[in-house]
Amino acid sequence: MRSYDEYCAIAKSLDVVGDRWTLLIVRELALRGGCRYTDLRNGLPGIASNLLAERLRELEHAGVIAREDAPPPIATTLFRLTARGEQLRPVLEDLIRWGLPLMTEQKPGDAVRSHWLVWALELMLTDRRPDASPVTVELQAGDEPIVIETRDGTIHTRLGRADSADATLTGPPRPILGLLLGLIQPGDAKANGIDYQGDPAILDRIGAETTPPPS
Amino acid sequence: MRSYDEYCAIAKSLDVVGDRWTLLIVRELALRGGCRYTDLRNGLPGIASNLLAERLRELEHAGVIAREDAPPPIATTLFRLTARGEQLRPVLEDLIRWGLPLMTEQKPGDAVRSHWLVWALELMLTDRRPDASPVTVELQAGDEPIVIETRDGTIHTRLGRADSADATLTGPPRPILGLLLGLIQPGDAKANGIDYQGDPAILDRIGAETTPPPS
DNA sequence: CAGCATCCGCTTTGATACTG
DNA sequence: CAGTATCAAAGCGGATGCTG
Repeated sequence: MRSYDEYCAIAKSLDVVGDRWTLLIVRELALRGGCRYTDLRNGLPGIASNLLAERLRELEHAGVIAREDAPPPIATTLFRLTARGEQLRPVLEDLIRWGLPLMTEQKPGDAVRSHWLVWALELMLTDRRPDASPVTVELQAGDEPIVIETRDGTIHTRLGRADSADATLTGPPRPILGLLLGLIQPGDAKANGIDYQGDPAILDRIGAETTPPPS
Repeated sequence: MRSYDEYCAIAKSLDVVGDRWTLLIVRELALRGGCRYTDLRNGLPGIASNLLAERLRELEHAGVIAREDAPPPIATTLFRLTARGEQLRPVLEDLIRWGLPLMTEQKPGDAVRSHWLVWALELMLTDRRPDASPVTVELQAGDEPIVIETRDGTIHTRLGRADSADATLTGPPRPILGLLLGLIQPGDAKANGIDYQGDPAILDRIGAETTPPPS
């Protein structure tokens, strides 16, 4: 990107991460840890190969990411956030919070990756009964299953399957998010294509921290 | 900007504010409140006129800003952040924090506006002796004077002049910032073109919250 | 003067194909 | 797997002109 040529901290930041695709590359590395070129490509549907290569070069030069030769049995290059790159997490978290109300619209062509939803769910959900015994919910909403767990009264989310889920939600991502956010009533869940297995009371316990305004 | 077409809160946010210049327009409105087209133009040196008009249209359509007809004696249009736009402040604050270490380099062609520095100073400075009587420092560093004041143990900054400053710093922006951040020793201030009037002990009292790593 | 719209050359991006 | 190469299309920057 061409520099803004301003002596301003915001402009200087955007000189580094303001390019198209750049923050989404940081997102991928923040969510998934070390990634191969191919992993990044899969997590950034639509990016041109030359652009990905160029952005990675620029980010490395700026000290945001580092290249790393994986240990012998793997024999590939891994891209990883540096300490400086990790410090971009607050920016990404604020963008998630700001973007959540926009998740009520899902365009037909929108790509879906479960790992994009994991961070958002952890930021927005809260355990309304922190002293009760922990619960586990499994979501089947994207390309991979997601687990929501309560631990010490706080919510933790991760990709993967649960050993024993207290509830399982299966369906398209948008209604599932709407149900968890309280925008869809549990009674309307089935009408929105959601299959619910388990104790319905869990939905009351795990809910949105602050109900987002209806746009 | 072309949509990323991803069902991801970060991508949805960037679909709205990821365009070139867009976040800097929000910065101007966040820092200065209601602005005329001409004010925005002055605060965004280098932006093409058609781009500013186009971005303003997009931001209005996205509900981030609103147009407002100023009261009769002024007879002009004011652009203002909506409540939704105000919620972008955390994003801008994180970008300021992340970009601060980059302020150690000031390219020769970099434009300087005092109001860009005001927010950064408020975020990074702290009053190390909150119980002592309040102090006022005036900076003559950019196109407008800046006032730094302690109030109830917290730092407040604003554009303007102080009625009675306990100290006044005059000089180029970068060394002044370096002095306040502790990257330049008070003894080296004069060698960096800084003129200091007042009690030098104030520099010990008002300092950087966390010393940024030397790049 | 404030608030744009138009035109044009240049740069960046997107889509695809190809390579060590 | 991890990129380069190529080229058309879109976006941007700078200048200028128009309208209330």
